[in-house]
Amino acid sequence: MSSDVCDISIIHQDQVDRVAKAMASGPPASAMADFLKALADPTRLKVIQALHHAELCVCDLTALVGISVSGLSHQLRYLRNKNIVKFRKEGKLAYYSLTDEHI
Amino acid sequence: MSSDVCDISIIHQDQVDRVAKAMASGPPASAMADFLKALADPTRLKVIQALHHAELCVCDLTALVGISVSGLSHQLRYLRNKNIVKFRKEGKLAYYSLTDEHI
DNA sequence: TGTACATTTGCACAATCATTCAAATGAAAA
DNA sequence: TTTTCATTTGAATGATTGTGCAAATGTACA
Repeated sequence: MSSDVCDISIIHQDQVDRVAKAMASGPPASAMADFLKALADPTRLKVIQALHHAELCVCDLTALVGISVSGLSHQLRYLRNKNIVKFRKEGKLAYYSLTDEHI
Repeated sequence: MSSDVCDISIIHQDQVDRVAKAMASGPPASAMADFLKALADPTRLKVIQALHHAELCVCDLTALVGISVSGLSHQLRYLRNKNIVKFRKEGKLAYYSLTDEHI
């Protein structure tokens, strides 16, 4: 009722095979986890929630999120690189909004 | 067109107030982020995906996730503490399953 | 031109975290 | 009882990360 693979004994080979096949057919867990990581932080989540309600400049976001301006800017770059938010520049101000509204 | 609060100048007071109110009515971002953190890791996400298909013992999960037994056990405890998975003991084996199937 | 201001960036640091190794626990089989 | 095996736990570690400070960038206004 068990076989050896790489020093670990698989107790229920049939189930493992079935589940492994099912998992392989879906999207890779690493990519999903990477995306979820963008949401799994209070600051970034607040930014996303706020932008869900309105297009906002960095200064406004600072007040809503409760963090230093530079700290926020770092997180905005992070979200930009993941294509979760986009921004538009108007004079001295940068207005941020969600790339995809349904999140 | 601006006022000072804690050394940060709020450019669009009206928008900030409106969004702040909207955000306050929803669930706290910190709690949501904390829950999302449980999913934002390849190992834990694989565990959850696997358990979505079947109830599995630690040994089986090890084969599916590709991690050491003790490493997996640590993550299982993490998920247990967050009430995302539950387990049932049968002899020497521990069978894990999802607490709430719809994730 | 120079000043003022919003935003970004580089650096540094403290804290968190995912992982492994070795030892401990607990339960069945010999 | 002793042995075997699945699982858990504790300690240690390397890596990642969220944040603030200070300096740089860029734009508008005097």
